Amino acid sequence: MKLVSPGEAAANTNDVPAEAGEEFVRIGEMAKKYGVTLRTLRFYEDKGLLNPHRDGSTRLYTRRDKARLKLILLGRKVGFSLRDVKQMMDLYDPTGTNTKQLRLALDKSEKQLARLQKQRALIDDAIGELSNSMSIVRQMLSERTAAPQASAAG
Amino acid sequence: MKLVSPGEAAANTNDVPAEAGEEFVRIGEMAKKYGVTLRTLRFYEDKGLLNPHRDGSTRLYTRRDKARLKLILLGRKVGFSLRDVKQMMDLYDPTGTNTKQLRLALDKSEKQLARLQKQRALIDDAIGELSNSMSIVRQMLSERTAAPQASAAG
DNA sequence: CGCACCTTTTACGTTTACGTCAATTCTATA
DNA sequence: TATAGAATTGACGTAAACGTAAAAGGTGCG
Repeated sequence: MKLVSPGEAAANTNDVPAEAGEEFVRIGEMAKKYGVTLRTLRFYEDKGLLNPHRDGSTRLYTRRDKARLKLILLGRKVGFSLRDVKQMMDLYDPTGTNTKQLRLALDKSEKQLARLQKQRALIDDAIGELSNSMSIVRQMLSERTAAPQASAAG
Repeated sequence: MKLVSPGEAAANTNDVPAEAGEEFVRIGEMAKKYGVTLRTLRFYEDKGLLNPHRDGSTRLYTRRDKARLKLILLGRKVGFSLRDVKQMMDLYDPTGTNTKQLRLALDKSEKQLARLQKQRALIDDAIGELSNSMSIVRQMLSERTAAPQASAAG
């Protein structure tokens, strides 16, 4: 039941990376390499963001998958949803100029940048309010620990 | 079935605020006044953050509830979870100095402030990366719209 | 041969703060 | 009295990105 497709049955035996230029890596190595969990890789695949080859039922990731994963992680870092990332990646066409893809990416990026700036403003606001409240609380605490010592027993 | 508690049966007939110093407001007015939904007020009550009086089954909010709601909204604004807000409010004792409450609030606030600052750093980082990517994409787009005009028609 | 280790699929659980019906009741007013 | 406008208590739904079993298959090694 090995179902290895004739053209790409080149996977090594099993475990340790044999030599430098590995063609395929399995999910464990892939996960370690990019600091994600197995679940995450399978999840991304389930969402159509990754499409590793298979050796039977075992996933085999290539350079292409690594490049895609890097993009996913970058997208996540800048706050895109996986859905957005997928939309952008789905427009990729290796045979064209990808103008549409780039335009979409730029459009989404501008909106995301605006969101990030708004978020930053909210956070700054929150920091201000919180600092403010904290100084008030500190004031109240210092008033409570300074005076009442006279009445009660030490 | 009016079950109005003898000491506090002072609610007006029903709708429009009669005079200036209203004692009780119903949920609709309360919601409007603070820009929240009815669902939110009921939810907060369900979570033990609010405790309005009742006229039969109708909730009646007093000055005390308004003060509590203000605190909740402030807490939410600075990023506390409702659970945190509740923990802090639960320590309030109108007969004491509330030192424990203030200390807890200060402690939680310091941690929250740290979280906010970390978030801000992450956002700044994201903004940087995103701006970076955007300029690259713009560059790619300008390259695609400048040269290829020679080969194709129109 | 058996064990440890890697991998697979399936599928429910988690988190937070409500949204969104649905069915019902109450009330004041025209 | 009919109706429109509040209000009530359920109770399921939502979003996002995975976490966490569970049960089972494959395999190189000592």
